[in-house]
Amino acid sequence: MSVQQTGSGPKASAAAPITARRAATRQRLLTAAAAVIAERGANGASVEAICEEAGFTRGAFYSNFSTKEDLLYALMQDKHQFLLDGIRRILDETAHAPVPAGADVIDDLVDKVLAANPVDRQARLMETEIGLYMVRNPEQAPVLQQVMQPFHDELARLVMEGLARAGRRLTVSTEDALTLLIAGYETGTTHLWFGPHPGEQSELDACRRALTLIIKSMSEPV
Amino acid sequence: MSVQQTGSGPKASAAAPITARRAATRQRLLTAAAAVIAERGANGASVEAICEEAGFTRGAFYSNFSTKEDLLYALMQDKHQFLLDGIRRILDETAHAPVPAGADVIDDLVDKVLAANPVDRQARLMETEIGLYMVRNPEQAPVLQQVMQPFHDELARLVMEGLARAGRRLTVSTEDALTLLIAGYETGTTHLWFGPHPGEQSELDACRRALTLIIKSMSEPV
DNA sequence: TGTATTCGATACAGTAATGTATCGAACGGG
DNA sequence: CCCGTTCGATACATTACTGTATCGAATACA
Repeated sequence: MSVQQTGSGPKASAAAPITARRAATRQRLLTAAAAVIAERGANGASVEAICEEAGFTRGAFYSNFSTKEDLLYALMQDKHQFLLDGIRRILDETAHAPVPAGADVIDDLVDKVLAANPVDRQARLMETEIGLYMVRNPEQAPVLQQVMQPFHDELARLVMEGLARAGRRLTVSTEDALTLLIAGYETGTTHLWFGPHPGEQSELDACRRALTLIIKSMSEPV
Repeated sequence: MSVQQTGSGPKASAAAPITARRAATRQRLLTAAAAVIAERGANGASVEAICEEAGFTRGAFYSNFSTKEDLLYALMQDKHQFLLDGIRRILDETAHAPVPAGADVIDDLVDKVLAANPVDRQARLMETEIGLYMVRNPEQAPVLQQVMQPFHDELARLVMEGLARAGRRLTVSTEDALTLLIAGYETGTTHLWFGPHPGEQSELDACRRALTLIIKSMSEPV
């Protein structure tokens, strides 16, 4: 995952020279936070517990993040970056490659994107937790907006590009399209709350099918 | 809502004679808890805060509940009871009444049930929070099971009865049917996280449409 | 290798929440 | 109206977490 980035939040403190050691510490803290948050919730995850999970003391934490919220935003950005990078890469790789015989372009792209973004119980729980945490602290709505806006914009751009690749165009507003996509993703993955299941593979298939269905029903051939 | 019940959890301590005063206190605590949990999350909702919201001190709390979990289970049961009672009542009332001219039986029932169960931001946030809280404490899975099983059973029974009323029968397993219904409900309501919206009414309509669609697609005329 | 600086550990004070033990007031039965 | 019981308030000890200030070790750079 590892997004190297100076500022931990939207506040982009561009001046800090980052050593490799610091970057590694930061990353270990982020990874640990994801685990602890999934397990205990964003509220229940104390800075203490996150540091323990990462094998540090709180000194390391406060040296890298100003507050827990700061870390949450960093986590979101990390995930967003990873997702966007994955989609971009897939679009690049398939730019001039022919679609596998007999396969639909959309199906193919959805498959690849989902494969590149492993969705597991921990990831899903963490996403929900962070979402709730944000929703619950509306005083930070502007900051959240600053984090989400670029993500939404870029995601929209990539979706459009994917559609163009498939020779399609949206029949609904871009905004609605994103809402639908995200809802589809969440619906298809929330069952993961309840842990790994015998039929898990097929349930991720359900997510895949839901997404392709949504994409096709909100667009039309050019 | 008010479900009067001796035990606060599945542990059914049948021996306590409940005074009206006690029942009222208990109810006020439950109502306050719903509000505080929606606002702060299940973890963030301290016993202290719940009591303050209810206008009591913690003395009242510990006199009525042994622990916060105890209260959470009571809250779930309360909601379940309310939902089931509502459905039962609607089925009873419409038992021999003719369906309004031009209306579908299923549409009619779904409308009535949703109308009887106001779904608002607070309710939805609280449901999510409690769900997460439960999921996160798997050591209590058996207790949760004890609470959920009767609810699922009775809900399934009522759904079957409603279907029979409409001259339909399930084409999927009962278990799958419940999963689909609950997923539909959650999908249709999770947007409420983000607060009241201009289009809120129409979005509850979306929930209604989703539910009728799901019901019809998982059953067939007899 | 020597040295300046960065980074993370440690110690400390302050705050919030928990659960228990006890007390006094409201309430119901007679 | 009175008395015994119930119920909720208060006070206390304890625990967990936070944030800051300081110190020592690891690291980069010459």
